[in-house]
Amino acid sequence: MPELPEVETVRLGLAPAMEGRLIDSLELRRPDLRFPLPKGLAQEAAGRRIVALGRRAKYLLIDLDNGRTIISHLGMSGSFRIETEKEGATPGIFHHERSKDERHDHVVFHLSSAGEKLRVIYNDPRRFGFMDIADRASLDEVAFFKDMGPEPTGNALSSAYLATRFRDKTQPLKTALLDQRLIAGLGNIYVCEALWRSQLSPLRKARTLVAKNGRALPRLAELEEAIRAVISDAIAAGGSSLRDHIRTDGSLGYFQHSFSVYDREEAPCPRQSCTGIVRRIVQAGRSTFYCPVCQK
DNA sequence: CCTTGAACCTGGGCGC
DNA sequence: TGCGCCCAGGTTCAAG
Repeated sequence: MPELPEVETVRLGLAPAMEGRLIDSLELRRPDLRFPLPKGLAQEAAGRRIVALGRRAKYLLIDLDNGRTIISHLGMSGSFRIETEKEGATPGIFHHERSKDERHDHVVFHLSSAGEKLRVIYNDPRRFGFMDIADRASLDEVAFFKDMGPEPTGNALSSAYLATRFRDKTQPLKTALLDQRLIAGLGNIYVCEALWRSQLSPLRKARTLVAKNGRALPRLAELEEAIRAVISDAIAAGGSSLRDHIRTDGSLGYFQHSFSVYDREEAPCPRQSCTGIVRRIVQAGRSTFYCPVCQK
């Protein structure tokens, strides 16, 4: 479920296992994910120390001690899990539950710290994910990030900013908000949820939230607040579910969330005293869930 | 520029 | 038990 909040939760879960550790080796079990893995990635990572884990939108950033950063995107089905050496067991035997299909373990970070070894494994059945490596100092110029919009919870997102971007847009709100060049990190679920929270129809044209003089209308300010709230609530929920998930199977990337409209076709609208029924429509090839009664 | 649709992959769920 | 079909959290490219 990797939209921004899920990637942030993955980052928080991986940080204690990865930060400060030495990469003994990076094992690439196939030459490509969605794209070919960069030539020399394994050689470049081996022997480096991980200094920090970061995130930009839905991208996980693994900072190495040589000024390089491994860029990892989980696509639709990517996840990480951590395997530790079992206490008192034969060295080299790693404890984990075999809940993931190991055919799809594509990249393995072999890590160590003070003799203690562990593995961080990237699993991705659909292989829509990808990895790359770039200079940390010029990350903003790499193709992935070059035209990317602001983070949905950061200071750069404001109703004034959205007004400038929505002003001439005839696109429906749903597709506009999925555009990573406008806001980076929203995906199908949280766009549906933010529109429901702000009682805006996903079909409404983006420019109808901007006044003739180019200023944000009040409803655009409400949308901006809803986006912020939906994302920060989801990050908080991910953080609270993290402990349980690590304890059960060591995997990071999929979490239980409950949504107001997403994947709730035919359910009653959860808004107090709203009589609507959640509908599913298709916009730009993606499912949109919304309440036709309270979202206008 | 704008928009939609297909493509990339595998797996799960459902109807028959 | 199996087969065929539809669907899925993202991104990118081609075509209209």
